Amino acid sequence: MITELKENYGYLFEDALLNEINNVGTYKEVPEGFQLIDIGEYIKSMPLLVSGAVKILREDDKGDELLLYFIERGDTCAMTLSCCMGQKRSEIRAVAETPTKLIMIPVEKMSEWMGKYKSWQNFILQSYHDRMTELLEAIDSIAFLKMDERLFKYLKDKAMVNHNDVINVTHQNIAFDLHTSRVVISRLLKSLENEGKIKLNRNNIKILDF
Amino acid sequence: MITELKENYGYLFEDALLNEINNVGTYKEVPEGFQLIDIGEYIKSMPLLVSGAVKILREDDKGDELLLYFIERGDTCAMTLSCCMGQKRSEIRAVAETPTKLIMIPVEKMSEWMGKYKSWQNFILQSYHDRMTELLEAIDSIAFLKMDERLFKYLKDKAMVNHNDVINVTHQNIAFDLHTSRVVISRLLKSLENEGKIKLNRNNIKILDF
DNA sequence: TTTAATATGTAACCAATGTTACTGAACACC
DNA sequence: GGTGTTCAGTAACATTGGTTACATATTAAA
Repeated sequence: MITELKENYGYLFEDALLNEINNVGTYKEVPEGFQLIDIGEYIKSMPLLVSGAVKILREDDKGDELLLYFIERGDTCAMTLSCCMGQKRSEIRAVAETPTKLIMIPVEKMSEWMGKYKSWQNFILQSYHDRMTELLEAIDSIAFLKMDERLFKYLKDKAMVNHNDVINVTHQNIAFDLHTSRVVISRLLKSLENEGKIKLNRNNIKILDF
Repeated sequence: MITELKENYGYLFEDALLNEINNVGTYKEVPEGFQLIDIGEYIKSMPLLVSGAVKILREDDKGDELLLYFIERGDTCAMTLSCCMGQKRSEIRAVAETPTKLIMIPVEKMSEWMGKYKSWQNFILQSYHDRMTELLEAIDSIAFLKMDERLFKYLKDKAMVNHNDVINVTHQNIAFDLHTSRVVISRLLKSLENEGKIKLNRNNIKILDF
């Protein structure tokens, strides 16, 4: 584990902290689609992403979802942070977007290290800031963009975290992430294709115009 | 200042910290409508709310606004926190919703106290968590509610922070906060009135059904 | 009091999105 | 190869919200 740790967090944390993480953290690999955290759950450990990507979702009262943002390597989930602290339940769902490697830290350590390591403190505050910024970006998309713009942005974001300009997804699953219906997505995808921005195939979409 | 300070933050902070705040903080009273922070600004001090309420707004690329949430006494602005830290520009606008009293803390102190006072550290983390929760609530409203539901929720929230079931506002200003048009608001307000939920008057609206 | 500015009401129309229903194509499994 | 299932395309229609235009009411200013 120490190798992955140094590679991804070595520039952030001092050696003493890296060693502590190595001692108390558990290394975990999960497949695409694996649900890491569910809404309403108490959190017992916080994840440090080593590789892959995780998508963070919100749910409405009918159980329909909405994608908030993706987190990638070098990130942690700030939602988890606050859940840990106050023994609160998770407000969001976290699902592996790609096969993902992570290090799980027991929550007690989180606050212990806050006082002990300045670099940990900075990391946590920086994470909060980053997640806040991403929530604002999510709000911008939802409140200010039309569905066709949101869709194209979604496709580009998804291509980005998958490091691939061909994304494997069905129209129905896009509809779930964007909290709309499959028919709407099919319609808008077709018009994006007609504009020459994407190429549609069964179960995959190629982005042409970045 | 020390009186207001103890009254509002005495249960949170130890005496040593209260004294430091008293020494380096500046007490400030601002009228309704006063703009405390603008988008793109660098932040030189962070506000602790003593009384009143502040509304936090986001702006689209056409310059139209969207209300994110209100903050009240005992709160601080977590956006400010992150702006301070990284010397980043503000992502939001903060405007006094009512006449407001606040204590301004120079930003250097913020991170100094993070290491020095555990209670300050907890306060900052708790603030981040609260603001995050409020952003999620904003997303819920925007993404999951129809405009008439958003409007009624807005009216109730506004009545709440003003401690008054009669709110003084024009249809146009509601439209600005909800990022829609005056005509839409007038239409929906009229139907809320017909449902017996509110009573409309020129420049003010009375909430009947809480 | 007259005039101007602001606030609200409302109709008519348009655009965006959501819904229902049905189609055929592609694929998976037997 | 046949059959059932999943996925995508599309038409027709409903609903919500946005836009334009204009009328009237209230308040402020001259």
